[in-house]
Amino acid sequence: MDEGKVRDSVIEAADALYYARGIQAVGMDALREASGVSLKRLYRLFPSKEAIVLAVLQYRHQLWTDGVTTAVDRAASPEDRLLAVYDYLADWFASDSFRGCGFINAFGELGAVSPAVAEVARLHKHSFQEYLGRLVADAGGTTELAAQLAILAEGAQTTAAISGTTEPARQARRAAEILIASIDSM
Amino acid sequence: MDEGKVRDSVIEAADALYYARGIQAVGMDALREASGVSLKRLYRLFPSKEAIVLAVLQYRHQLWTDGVTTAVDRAASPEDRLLAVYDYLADWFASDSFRGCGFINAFGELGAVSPAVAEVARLHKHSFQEYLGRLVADAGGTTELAAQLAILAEGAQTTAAISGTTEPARQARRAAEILIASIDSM
DNA sequence: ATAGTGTGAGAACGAGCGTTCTCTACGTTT
DNA sequence: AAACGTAGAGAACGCTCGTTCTCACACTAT
Repeated sequence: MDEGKVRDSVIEAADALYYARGIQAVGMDALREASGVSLKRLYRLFPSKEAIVLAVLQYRHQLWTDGVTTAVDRAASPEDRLLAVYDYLADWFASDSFRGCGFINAFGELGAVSPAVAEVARLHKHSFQEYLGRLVADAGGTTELAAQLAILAEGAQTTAAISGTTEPARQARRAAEILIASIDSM
Repeated sequence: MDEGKVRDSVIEAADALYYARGIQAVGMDALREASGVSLKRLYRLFPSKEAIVLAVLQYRHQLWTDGVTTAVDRAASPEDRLLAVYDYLADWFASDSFRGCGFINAFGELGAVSPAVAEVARLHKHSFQEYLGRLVADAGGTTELAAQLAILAEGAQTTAAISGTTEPARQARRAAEILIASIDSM
């Protein structure tokens, strides 16, 4: 089979396992069984487990970015585009595989021990903040508002993950509405 | 030496190691070396590593609760008491050992594999939300506002940890000010 | 048809984990 | 002084991890 397709299917299988159980809890043998790719081939596709972890994080970054941008692009006004982020979160939280932000989880698990993982998490969050910054600018808001909306999104993710409820998405959304509305009184 | 004191010193040593490096990255041998307590005695004090982890999380919960309440109790007005939470976060973020919320980190690392760890994290966050609920009630706010202030605090912690900056504490504080001010227009 | 190349399955390896056991040495008791 | 109980140091155990190696087998090229 085509190398690239096999590689992608390995990444998808690894992503599902790592996200569901934690990275260190999933051994290479479990990944071999889930992906149907022999250990030999796994190590021809990737030099090490850490390389797989990084590839999975890149894949997850792409999934997140695509999901958020398509949700945002369905909304018309600058304000609704900002709030669409929280609607996307609500949908995500409701999926039964939801277990928090994969980057926060990976950072908590490996950030102290793997500088590469810490850096990828940093870049992921930074890219989200930059994206929010553009949306906020379109709505006439400041960089500070963008940072605050990002903090609300982060907090909603961890709160939803740990509490096991979806409500934080809507609470964050309504908080965002208030912050956005306060643009005009500035 | 007194059993209880040894136990406490083990918990303190374990807390420092687990928080700095991650739980799974710290073996029992590293804990023996750091605490100066023999493996035999460690296993007389605790039945397993997981028991140590849970004891550490309880200890950290107490540290957090004490820190927040003393910071809050220094403030006078109900609004200032709410905002004191974010000042406490700012101080915490500035400490050079800061590496995010230990409960979020533990949840990301072990939540999927250890129901006990997941439950302790849930209880910790729930207790903070209840505490905030009481402070918000004193300020005339709703349960929803308490949840939103909690989300801001959670988001500030993860954002500060991953970005390595302290700014999220102040951004969350200013967002909290706006949300609190909007009580009056309700 | 046959020599050669590459594959997959899984055994093997060394390291490190959590946990237990051995053994030595010391303190206490009679 | 002698017998005993206890403690500490760390070796040992069984397991699992990430990674590599073996080996039988299929496919290709001449």
